[in-house]
Amino acid sequence: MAREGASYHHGDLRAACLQAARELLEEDGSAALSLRAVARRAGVSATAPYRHYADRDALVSAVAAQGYRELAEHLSAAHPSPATPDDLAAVAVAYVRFALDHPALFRVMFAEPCDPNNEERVSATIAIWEYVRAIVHGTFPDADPDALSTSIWALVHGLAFLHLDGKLDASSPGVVADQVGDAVRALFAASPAMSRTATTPPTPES
Amino acid sequence: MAREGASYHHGDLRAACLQAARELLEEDGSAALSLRAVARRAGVSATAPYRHYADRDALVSAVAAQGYRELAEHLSAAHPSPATPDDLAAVAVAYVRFALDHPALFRVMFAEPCDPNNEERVSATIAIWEYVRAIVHGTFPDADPDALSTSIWALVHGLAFLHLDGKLDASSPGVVADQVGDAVRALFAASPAMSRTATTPPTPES
DNA sequence: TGTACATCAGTGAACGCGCGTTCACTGATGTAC
DNA sequence: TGTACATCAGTGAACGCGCGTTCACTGATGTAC
Repeated sequence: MAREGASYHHGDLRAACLQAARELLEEDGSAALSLRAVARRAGVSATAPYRHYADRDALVSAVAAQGYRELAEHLSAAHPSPATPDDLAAVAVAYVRFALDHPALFRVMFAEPCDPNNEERVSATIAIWEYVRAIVHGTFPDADPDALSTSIWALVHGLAFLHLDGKLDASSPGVVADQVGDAVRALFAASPAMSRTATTPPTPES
Repeated sequence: MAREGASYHHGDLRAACLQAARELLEEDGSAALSLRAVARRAGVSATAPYRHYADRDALVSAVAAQGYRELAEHLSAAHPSPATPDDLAAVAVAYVRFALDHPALFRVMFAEPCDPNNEERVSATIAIWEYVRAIVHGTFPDADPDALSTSIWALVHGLAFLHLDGKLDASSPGVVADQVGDAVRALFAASPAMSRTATTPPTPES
């Protein structure tokens, strides 16, 4: 067992619980996360986690917060500093990929009724939002950053969930990447219009 | 008690369970739906529902399927036959409104790992998808209906979830409607491009 | 119309389960002198 | 360096809970003659 940063008996049970929770989520995404299962997986008595987490909710929030941080890293890895619509599309694809690669974690992050007061969780969410806003603004400096960020985040988030729920074809990474890329690029094609006060959509009469 | 279509003892326990489940979801969205709680609410013994549902999963699927049908009705009500981008935007707003008005039901419909083999559930999902596709095609006959439908559904679905999770300002119906309307209209502004084989997004150099 | 029977919706006791959480404890680690 | 003590991470028994599901049953409803 790694002993880096070991403190008392276990070494670092706080981190070990997080790790165990993650493993359980990766293995059986359909089961709810239970404190006892996490303790069992960490090789520790059922009550040991209470030394590090006030209750089950605190553990779940910590898992979610870690998920947000990893998602942020994953997006950065897809493109360190997006500057073109294609760069942004790559980041969008990475977002959906993350959801499909960690479906149970993603559900914990977004689909569970959450404790809105958990600081770690809230700040991790805000960080993601700021990040999206920043790269959108960097790519489309003339657009209203809030409006465009909202649209792109929602679009990508929706694609992630619909793929996750089997409502769209997610049979291969390539198919998913194409769908996401197309949808995002279509949205960007309209982005300059978002900086104007009145949007006049073309009305194709058939 | 209504007696329409009454069969044996209870009258129509199948429907009463559905009704009870719905009430529980509206009252406490954070708790998981349990068969026993549904039976209790329906005023019937814990095992009575087994006469009408094979197991808990069957009940949950039935609830989800009913949700899909109600969502479809709600969308139709927002605009019976959308023909312009603004009409479509109104339908989009109705979608998000439905999610916010029935958060727990919406989560059961979309955010729970679901049984992909439940026929009622699957066909209700397909019906929604066909509906979206049809109204999109009716409004934008020149666009690729699959691509545009996917984008709009994802965008709207994402907006619904982000609002539901408190990631966007959902403080008043008006604010939500504006956000949704703006995002959707922005997407539509680009829609004719989707029928072309190659999309060349404008690249604003700052 | 009246009786005998079959059907089957709903009952209630019981099962075994895993859960979150409490509590008094034990024993390893760290600290003061 | 060695001993005495304080700290506190982890233990294990115990609690009460609600859950899904089974089973043999009962009793109301519907049907055949």
